[in-house]
Formats: sequence, C-alpha cells, structure tokens
Amino acid sequence: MADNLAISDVARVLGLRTSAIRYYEQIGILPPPVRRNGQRRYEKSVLFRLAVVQRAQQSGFTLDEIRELFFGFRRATRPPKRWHELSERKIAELQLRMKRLKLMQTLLKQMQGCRCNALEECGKKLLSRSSKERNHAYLR
Amino acid sequence: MADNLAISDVARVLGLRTSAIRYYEQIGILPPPVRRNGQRRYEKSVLFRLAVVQRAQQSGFTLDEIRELFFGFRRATRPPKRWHELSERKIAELQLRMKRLKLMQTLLKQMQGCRCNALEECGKKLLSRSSKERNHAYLR
DNA sequence: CTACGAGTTCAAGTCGACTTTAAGTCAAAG
DNA sequence: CTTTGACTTAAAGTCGACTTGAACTCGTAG
Repeated sequence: MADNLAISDVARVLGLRTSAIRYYEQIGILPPPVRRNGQRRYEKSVLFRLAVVQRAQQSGFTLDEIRELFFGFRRATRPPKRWHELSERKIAELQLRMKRLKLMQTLLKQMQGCRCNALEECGKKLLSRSSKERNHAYLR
Repeated sequence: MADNLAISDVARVLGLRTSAIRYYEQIGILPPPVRRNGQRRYEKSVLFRLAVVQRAQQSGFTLDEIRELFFGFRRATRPPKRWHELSERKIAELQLRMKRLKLMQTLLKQMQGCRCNALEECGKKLLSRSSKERNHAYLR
C-alpha cells in the first residue's frame, strides 16, 4: 500500500465514510493534508491516527476529549503536566467504567438464570451504592 | 421514605431531571404511574428500575436496547429464548468492550511514560488487528 | 467534445437523549 | 380571593457526531 492515499482509500481501510474524515479535519482531529488537483492526499500515518481515534471513541471518549488527550500537545516535547493530570483522570475513569461493565455483565447473567426478580434486587443494590457515591463526585 | 413519590422525589434520588423521567415514560422505559390530581405518583420500585437504567446506559446501551433487554418480557414468565440470545450477545459485547477499555488504558499509560511515538505504534497494532476483526463482524 | 467517476464546498438535515419554553391546572398559605 | 409552588402538556430547541444534498471542478476514457 503506497502513501498518497485518496480520501476514499482511507475511508475504506478504516470503515468510515469520506464525510466523517472531512468532518474530523474540520474539527481539528486530523491535520489538513496535502492536495493534488484540489483533492486530499494522505500518508499512511493518518491511518494509525484514525485507528486510535476509533478505539478511543469506543472507550467512551468524545471527539473533544480525544483531541485534547492524543493530539493536544506537540510531539517530541514531552507531555506537559496538565496533560499528565488529564490522562491520569481518564485512566481512573476507564477503571471505573470497567468495573461497571463487569457489574452489568453479572446482572445479565443473573437474569439469564431466571432469577426474575434479579432486576429489582440489583436495582436496590445499585441505588444504595450510588447514594454513597454521590458524595464524592466520582465521574464527570 | 414512603411510597407515593412525587416526580421531583424520584428525580432527586436518582439525580435526574423531572423532564427525563417524563421522557422515559413517553418512550416506554417507565410504565405510566398512578395519578393524584393529575400528578404522577410513583412507588419505590421505580427507583430500582431507574437505577438499572442508569447503569445500563453507562455500560453503553441505548434506551431502545435497555427497553428490550430489561423490560422486554413479562416478569414471572421466564425470559423467552429470544431474550436469552439477545442477552448472550450483549454479554459478549460487554466482554469485548472491557478488553478495549483495558487496551485504551494501556495506551494512555504508555503515553505517560513519554513514549511519544506510542500513539503511532499503538495505531499500527490497532489497525492490523482491526483488519482481521472486520472479517467476523464482531459488534453491532 | 462530452460524459464519467471521484473529488470539492457549504448549508442543511438526522438521530438519540434529553431540555426548554409557553401556557395551563391545582391545593395549600396568606 | 389571590398568590405561590409544584405539577401538567405539547412543541420546539440543543448537542455531539456525523450525513445528505446541491452545485461545482477535475482528469481520463471513449
């Protein structure tokens, strides 16, 4: 696969629409690429960048967060303190998210075991738990 | 805490706005409650239901999925086969999501270690991996 | 020369999940 | 009585993340 990819090539590899790629450029997730006859030509590195963007989105980050987190500082200059704090928070957030997914999984499994009141019982647990959590503002 | 909760009580306990609760009723996530002088009065069970809804949302389920998954069959009748399959898929989906969060966490940690090209390298790995995955349509 | 396929821009449209606004009802307090 | 505060409805608005549509420009193939 050569460099100088057309926008449709990039789209195909990543499973995106070309409109999404233009949109990313517009909001500063992708840098404006070189042009040939007015058309965008990309180098391979954009594919790696987009792959990270996709995964970060699947991890629940917004495009604004992604821009900040991954492209918010000049490479070759070490991540500044502000970024370090941000990522530290995000790492903790991911940890919490994972715990919650695990709980959700457990609930679904319980429901499968035909514990038909699992829903209500689980709701009770969640409720008492979240009233505790609400005191030390944990997420967002 | 008595039964016969006003909509504002429910909202306060769950940390929602009243408008969200009315919206849930409208789209069938909550059953229409009894009314007193035209006003909605809820029993405690609605709190448990909403707690589950919130967690499911945080786990990445849409409201449509939540309605199907959790309120899509009459309680007391054991979950039908169709539901069982659906939840089986959702459980697998959660597993995949968790794996991805873990990967994301690893990436962030690598970037913290000032491996400033971690981003590009990680992108490469993700890309080669996802071209494999695309063959056995894994999610959605 | 013209027709095509792929690209371009800019503005407007869509979707999910709500929120906001406007106008109205009701019971209890002053 | 009138005011207050909490509720009601229906319709319109918002936000993020794109998509769609209309009108246009290219280079190449016939």
